[in-house]
Amino acid sequence: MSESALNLGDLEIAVLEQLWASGQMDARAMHQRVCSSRRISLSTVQSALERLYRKGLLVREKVSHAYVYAPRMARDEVMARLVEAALDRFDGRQADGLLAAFAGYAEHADEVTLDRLERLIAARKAALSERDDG
Amino acid sequence: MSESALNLGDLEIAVLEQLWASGQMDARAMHQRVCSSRRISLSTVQSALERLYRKGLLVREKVSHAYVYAPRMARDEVMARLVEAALDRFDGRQADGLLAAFAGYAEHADEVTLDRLERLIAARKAALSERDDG
DNA sequence: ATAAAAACCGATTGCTGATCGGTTTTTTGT
DNA sequence: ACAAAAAACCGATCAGCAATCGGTTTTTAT
Repeated sequence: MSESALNLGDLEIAVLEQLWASGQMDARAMHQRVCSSRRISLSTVQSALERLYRKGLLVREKVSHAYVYAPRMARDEVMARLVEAALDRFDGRQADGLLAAFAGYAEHADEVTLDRLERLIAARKAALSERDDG
Repeated sequence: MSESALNLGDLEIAVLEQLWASGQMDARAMHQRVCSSRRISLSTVQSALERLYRKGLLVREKVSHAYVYAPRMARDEVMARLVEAALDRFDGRQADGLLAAFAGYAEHADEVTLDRLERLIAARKAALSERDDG
């Protein structure tokens, strides 16, 4: 097994979004941010932060008495891991699924995105042929 | 909410894989296939099939007395939906996440996959410019 | 020392997938 | 037509996990 069985709840994602937007925060500050949209106690926010910490998605540092939490990885990387986790439960390699996902998405992709993707592919191809030659 | 909150358990995926491999099957046949790797009763398999049916992932037809189940969509499409479901819980559009997933994946992709991807992009670009011209 | 703030702990709730056995319905073979 | 077999159907349990909270302990700052 690839063991990467990542899963996130709604509150966890909301909390992550706040951290990605602001860099770092303690539980109290986080509570301020999220309690407008969710009627939630401080404890609940603490639990969510703790869960994310245990999942390896946050780092924390004790500043005076309170933990200050910060994202351990970029938003994009978490998204990528989520995709990976969703896909690697299937037999075989995940190329097909990822391709299919992109195919569906590509129907709405703009040119900038397509260009970025093309560059990504070109880079990979270059890396491949370089290894073949070397 | 995009409402597309698709989620699948392990048995459900195993069952789907069998159906994608064989096209169609009734509960008894499915039980035969999966009970080698999983020590499971017929009822359990029936439940999984029923759940997948209610989730809209299978179609079924009563052949004599038994339901014969078949996939409602291709393996790739289910994978694509899973990716979509994983990503659309985040703020904003999902371009970044999908691109990031590709970036990670592309590092291990072979040339065939890259070629397919390139064709996908070319097709999309063609569609775009055609619309611009028209 | 004392009060406030935070961590920490444990408990509850709700949802969902996996699992099963028993009951009812339907089919089929004689 | 009837009995046996097969399947659907029903409801129940269990486990894991996110969300939720209040109470207790620990730590800090005045």
